[in-house]
Amino acid sequence: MKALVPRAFYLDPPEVVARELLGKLLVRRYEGKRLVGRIVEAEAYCGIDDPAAHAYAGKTERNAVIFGPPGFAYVYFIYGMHYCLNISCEPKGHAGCVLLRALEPVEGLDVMARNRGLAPGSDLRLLTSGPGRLCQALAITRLTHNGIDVTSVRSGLHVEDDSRAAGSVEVSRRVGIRKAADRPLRFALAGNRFVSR
DNA sequence: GGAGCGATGTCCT
DNA sequence: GGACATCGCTCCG
Repeated sequence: MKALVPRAFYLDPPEVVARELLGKLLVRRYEGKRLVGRIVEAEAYCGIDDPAAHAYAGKTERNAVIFGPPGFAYVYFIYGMHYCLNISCEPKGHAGCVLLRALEPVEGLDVMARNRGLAPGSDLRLLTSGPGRLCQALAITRLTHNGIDVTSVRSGLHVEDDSRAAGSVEVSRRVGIRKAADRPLRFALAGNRFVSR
C-alpha cells in the first residue's frame, strides 16, 4: 500500500531522515504521467554546525528554504549547468536538509530518458544515478520546484512509502565536498547498482 | 575503467 | 575573482 510521507517524518535530524528516506519513492507528476524513482542514496547536511552545508554561512535569500519548516524542496544550481534537490528537515528555524543523490528508476523510464537526452535502451544507471542526473530526468529546476511542499500531492513532487523493506544501509563520506569531508553522512542501499560512482 | 579537465551560472568574499 | 553538494568527454592503458 502506498502512503504519502507526512511532514512529521522530516522533523528528525538530517542524518536520521537521510537514512530513513532510503527505499522510499520520489514521485514527480509530469505532463500527465508519473515519473517515479526509488531513493537509493542520500546525504545529510547539518545546518549551521556543518561547514559543508549551504546553511553554514547563515540564512540568505538563496538558502532560505532550509531554515523554514520541514518537508520543503530546496533546489539550487551548481557548476553552471546542474540542479540538485534537497528536502528540508528539522523544525522551522533549524537548517538541516537531505540531498537526494541517486534513484532507482521505477516508472516513466521513457520520459526520463528523453529528459536526459538518452536513446531508449541506454544504460539505466545514466538516468538517475547522481544528483544532477535525477533532477534532469525528473525535470526539476530551481524555478519550478524551489520552495515547494513535498508533503502535498498537489505540488507535483512528493515522497511515497510503499512499505517495501529497504535492506541494509551503507554509510560513507559525502561526495564532492572539501570541508568536513570526513564526516560519515552519506547513506546508500548496500549493493544497489543505481548508487552513484 | 580510471584520471584529467572543460563547461558554465550564481553566490559570496 | 574564486569556489562550487556535477557531468560527460577525452585520452591512456
